[in-house]
Amino acid sequence: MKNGKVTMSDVAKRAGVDISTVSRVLNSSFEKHKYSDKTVAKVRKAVDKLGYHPSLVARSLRTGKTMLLGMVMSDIGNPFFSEMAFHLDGIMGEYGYRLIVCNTNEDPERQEEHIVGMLAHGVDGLIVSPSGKRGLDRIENSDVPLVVIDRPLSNGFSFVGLDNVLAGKMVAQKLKAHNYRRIGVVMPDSKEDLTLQERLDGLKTGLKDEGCILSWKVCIPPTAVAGEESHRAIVNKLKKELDYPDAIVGITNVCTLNIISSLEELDLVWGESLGVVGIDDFTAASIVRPSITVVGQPIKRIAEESFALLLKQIKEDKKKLKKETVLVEPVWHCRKSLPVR
Amino acid sequence: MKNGKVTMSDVAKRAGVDISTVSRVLNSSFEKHKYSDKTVAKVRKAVDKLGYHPSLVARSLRTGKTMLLGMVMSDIGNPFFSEMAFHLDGIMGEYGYRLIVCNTNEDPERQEEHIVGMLAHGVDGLIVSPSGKRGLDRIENSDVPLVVIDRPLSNGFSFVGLDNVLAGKMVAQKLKAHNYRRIGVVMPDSKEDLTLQERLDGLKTGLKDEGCILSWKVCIPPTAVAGEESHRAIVNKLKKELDYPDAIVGITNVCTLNIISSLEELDLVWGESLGVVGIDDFTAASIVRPSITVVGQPIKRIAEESFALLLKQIKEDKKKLKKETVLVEPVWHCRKSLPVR
DNA sequence: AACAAACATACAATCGTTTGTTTAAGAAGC
DNA sequence: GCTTCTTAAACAAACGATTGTATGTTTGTT
Repeated sequence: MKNGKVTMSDVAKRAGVDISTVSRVLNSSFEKHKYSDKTVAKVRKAVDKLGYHPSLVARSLRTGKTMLLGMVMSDIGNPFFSEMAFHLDGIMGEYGYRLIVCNTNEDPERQEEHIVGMLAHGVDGLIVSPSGKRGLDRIENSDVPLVVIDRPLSNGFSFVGLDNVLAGKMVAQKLKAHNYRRIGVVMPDSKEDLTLQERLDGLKTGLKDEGCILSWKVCIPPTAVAGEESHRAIVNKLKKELDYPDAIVGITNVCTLNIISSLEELDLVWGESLGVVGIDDFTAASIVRPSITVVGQPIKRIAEESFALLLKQIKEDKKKLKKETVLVEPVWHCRKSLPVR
Repeated sequence: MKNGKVTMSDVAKRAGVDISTVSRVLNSSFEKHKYSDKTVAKVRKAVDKLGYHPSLVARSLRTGKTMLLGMVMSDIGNPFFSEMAFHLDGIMGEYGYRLIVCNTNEDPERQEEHIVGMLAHGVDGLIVSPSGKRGLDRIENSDVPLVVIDRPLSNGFSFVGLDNVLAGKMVAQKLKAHNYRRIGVVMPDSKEDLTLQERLDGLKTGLKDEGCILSWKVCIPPTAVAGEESHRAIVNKLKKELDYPDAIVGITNVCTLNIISSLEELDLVWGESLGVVGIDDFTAASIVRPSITVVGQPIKRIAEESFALLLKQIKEDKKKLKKETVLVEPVWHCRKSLPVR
């Protein structure tokens, strides 16, 4: 009561009842314990008068549930993740959960630290977009539910993410439909990230099915941001080619970004002399002129599915539930860079 | 021990010492209590063997500190806020604090709900970018430290944000320095937001001091996104003017965005036929061609100052500390839209 | 050898809830 | 009128840590 904090026993005292009575009235747990209307009223009044709010810390200690869900993300600055956080916050709020976030900045060590920290804080579940495997085992050993997003891990954690093979295929189909035949592709040079391979595989088989030709492929450094070196590689490739392809595909948003800055340098206007299409959306895509057509991730759905998986694990309690993988369908953002020819 | 959770008393049991011994060894609180090396070693070993991590929930209950800091933001999708979260997460992490975020989506009701929720969760401090005043009084009544960011509130909360008058002045000075004389300005039509008035005032006095002329002013609807109506207003204004101004100033990023889409429609190339400069940075500014010169907010500094203020309040405990206002200096992002003429 | 001072550790209360188990009345049955 | 149910409310034990105080051992001093 002093120090600004009103506790349950203050309420009990003022209402002239026992603290357990207050608790049960407030939680409406009347199954085994009925209370007279008079008592209930007394309690309610005392609560209002004192402006009582239960301490979630104490409740958590007693119940073992904190109603906190943790999100460990690899790059909080990336719009994909902030949008993800936006949707998650909205959805889980309806269920009374609150979101704790942290940012690993792609650093596996920080990832582990953060995971340990979140577990110590007693989160009821974790959503992780992993930068490597470090720390994930900690979650597995605890029995805190976990859903991995964005990048699948070879270990069998529950996962929600894009159907990358399908994304590649969709690009191939769209290219064909819009009458592009000779296709160039730019992709990051990373063996580890199977996501990329899947996209490429989908694209390749798709192109073959559609009777298109993969004219060339350029690999660029697997950095998170567009860079001079990548840029150079693409320009060189284009200069060396005798004739340009009909269209260029960016396997990731960074690739696509590099493509457009290269074309700018060569004074080629995408959407006119040649088409450009990317996998994964990015802010600039709708801003540059002409705007860039991409297949993107349905972020809201990913958020919904992740939360649903998490909630199921929380409710069914044990992680005896077998791990589930949810692949979501990519969505087209049709803009100006891939007109019908 | 069962149920996967290892508690302090498990450690004590295994080490054959009292639980208080474990606590003090782990917290290195040796001022009043010295322990033999042997005991310390025993404890450490037991901790390692069992993989013990203290329950922050229990600790919070006992100590009254959760080591959680809450950030209530008006729009998590806005890069300003996600960058803010990024820096905050980084800084406070070094001090052992963890970040809880929530998103009000500019809805005062959700703001109040979230504030109540965060207080119930026992956060040690709050950083709020307010959408109205609702709920702020709750914080004031509790004795949880509060720092308001982004938009100052007439109530005297501690505040960190941009020096808007200075921002206006800086724009005026730059315009003069680059030889622009006749200036048009676009600003949102909102009486409430004093931020905007300050910017305009700074600009006006600055222009006067520099001997420039405020040629015209257009007010657009105060929406959060660029829109058709705003766009139209600007186009009309420009068409009606007999001769164009030397440069146009966007008072907010949304204004600037509207300016460039209007100019696009009129087939005017900014940075050539006329200059464009904005207050507040935005993603597109560096992406459109020519890129847009703006004075922006030093987000990292805002994060640092907010945390510093919060920490000071937390340490000096009482909110008896008088409220402080920190105005940070805007920073130039000089790009291509305002070349020297 | 006696006595205090310093050291090493244990005991026990507490933080604010939830929740299983009593207790104290009234009401009902005979 | 006495036992037996209900019903309404109180009692008390957790949850897992921190921390003030008490206790039992050494060590040092004379």
